[in-house]
Amino acid sequence: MKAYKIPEATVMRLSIYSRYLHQLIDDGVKSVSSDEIAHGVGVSSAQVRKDLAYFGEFGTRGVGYKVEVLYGHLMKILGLDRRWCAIIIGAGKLGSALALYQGFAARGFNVGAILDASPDKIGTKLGEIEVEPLEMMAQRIEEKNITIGIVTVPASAAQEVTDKLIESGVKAILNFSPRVLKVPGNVILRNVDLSVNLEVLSFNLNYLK
Amino acid sequence: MKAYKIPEATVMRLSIYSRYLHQLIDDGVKSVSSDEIAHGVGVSSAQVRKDLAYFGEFGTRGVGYKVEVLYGHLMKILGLDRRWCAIIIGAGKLGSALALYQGFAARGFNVGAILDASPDKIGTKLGEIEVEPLEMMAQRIEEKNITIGIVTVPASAAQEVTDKLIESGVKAILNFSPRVLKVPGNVILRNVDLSVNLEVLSFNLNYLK
DNA sequence: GACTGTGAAGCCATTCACAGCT
DNA sequence: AGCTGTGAATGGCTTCACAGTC
Repeated sequence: MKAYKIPEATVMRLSIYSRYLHQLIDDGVKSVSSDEIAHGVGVSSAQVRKDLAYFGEFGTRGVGYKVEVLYGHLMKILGLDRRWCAIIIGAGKLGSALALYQGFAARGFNVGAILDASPDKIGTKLGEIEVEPLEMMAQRIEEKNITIGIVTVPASAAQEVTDKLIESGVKAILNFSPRVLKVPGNVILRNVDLSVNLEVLSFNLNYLK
Repeated sequence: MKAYKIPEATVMRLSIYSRYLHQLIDDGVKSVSSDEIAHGVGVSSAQVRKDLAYFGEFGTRGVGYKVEVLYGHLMKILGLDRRWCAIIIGAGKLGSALALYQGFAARGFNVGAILDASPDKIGTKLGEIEVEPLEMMAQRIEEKNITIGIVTVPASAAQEVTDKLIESGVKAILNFSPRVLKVPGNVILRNVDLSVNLEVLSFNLNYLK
C-alpha cells in the first residue's frame, strides 16, 4: 500500500471488480485484460488500471492479469481476507431482511447480534440468531468483537442508537435510516438512503424528459 | 430550470435538504439560512447555495430562505409534486421489506405491483398488495402507468428481469442485486449495492488503521 | 450587519496517450 | 504486437471570497 488517499469511487469499483473476478474464477477463466474487466463492469480500461495502480502492479505488460492472483490482491486490499462481525440495530422489515441476507456471509461478514426496542420482537428468531433488547448492545459488541453497526431503526431513534453504538466501541456505521447522522471523525460512516435513491430517479425522470 | 447538466451529488443533497426542511416545518420554523441548513445536514453553506443556484434564486439576501417556499421549490425540482408508481420484482426478504416500507409512500412513491417467479410466494399478501407471477409484468406496467422498476432478485436473474422491465416500458431502474446491469442510454439506472457498501467500510477499517 | 448569489480559484477524479515490458 | 503502468491533460465539483441586496 503506497498511496495516501484513495478515492471512495475507486474503493467501490474495486469491490465490483472483485465480484466480477469471482465470476470469472467460477467460469474457469485464468487470465483477463483491463479491457475485459472494463467491459464486464461498465467502466473504461484506463479507469481499471488507474484504480489498481493505487495499490501496486498486479499485471504483466503485454499479457494481462492472472484472475486468481488479482482476485486475491483485491480481497486483501478490501480487508476481506478476514471475517468482520456486525450488529444490526432494528429488527423491522429491513433489519430482518439484512440479517437473513446470504450475500453478506459469502463475503466474510457475520451478523453477531440483532437488537430491537420493541418487546414483541424480542425473542423472535431470525435464522440462527434471536432478537435481543437494546440493553445487550455493549455486552454483545464487547464479547463478539463487533466493529460494524448497521442502523435500521426509524429516523427518530437513529442518532441515539448511533451514539450508543460508538460508545460501545463500534468503529464503522452503515446507516439505513433517513437521517443525517453525526459521528466523531474516527468513526467511519456510510449512508444507504433508499428515499434519496428513489428521489434521484424521480428527479431524472422529471428533468430529462 | 436553466442549467444543462446537474451533478448527481447535487441532486442527492437536494433530496436531503428537502427532508431537513420538512423537519423544520414540523418544528414550526419559518425562516432558515444556508448556514443552518449546512449544519443540519453536514455540508458547507457555500455548497448549499451553489446547489440551489442551479435552479434559481430562492432566498433573500441578508435574510435567508422561507422554509415552506424553499421546500416547495425543492419538491417540485425533485419531481415530488406528483406521485410515481413503481413495480418490485422479487418478493424475497428485501423486496418484501421495500414493499412494506412506509417511507416511500410518504414521499410520493406507490408500489403498484410486486412480482416473483416462485409459485409459493405468488398469492401471498404484502400489506395491501398480492404477489403476482412475472408474467403479469407488462400488463401491470401498462395499466398502472408504472415508470420505475425495483430489482430485488438474485444476481443470476437480474439482467433478465431488467431487460423485460425495459421492454415493458419502465423508464428507470433501482437495482438492489449485486450485478452490474446493462441498460440502454435512455433508461435511468441506480444501484444500491449492499455488499459494496459493507466492503467500503471493511476497506476503511482495514486501511486507515 | 447579515446573508444570498456567483465568478474565480483550487482540488480531485477521469481520460488520454504513450513509454515500457513481455 | 499486445497490454500494462503512468505522467500529462482534461473535465467537473467544491471552496473561496466578495459583490449585491435587504
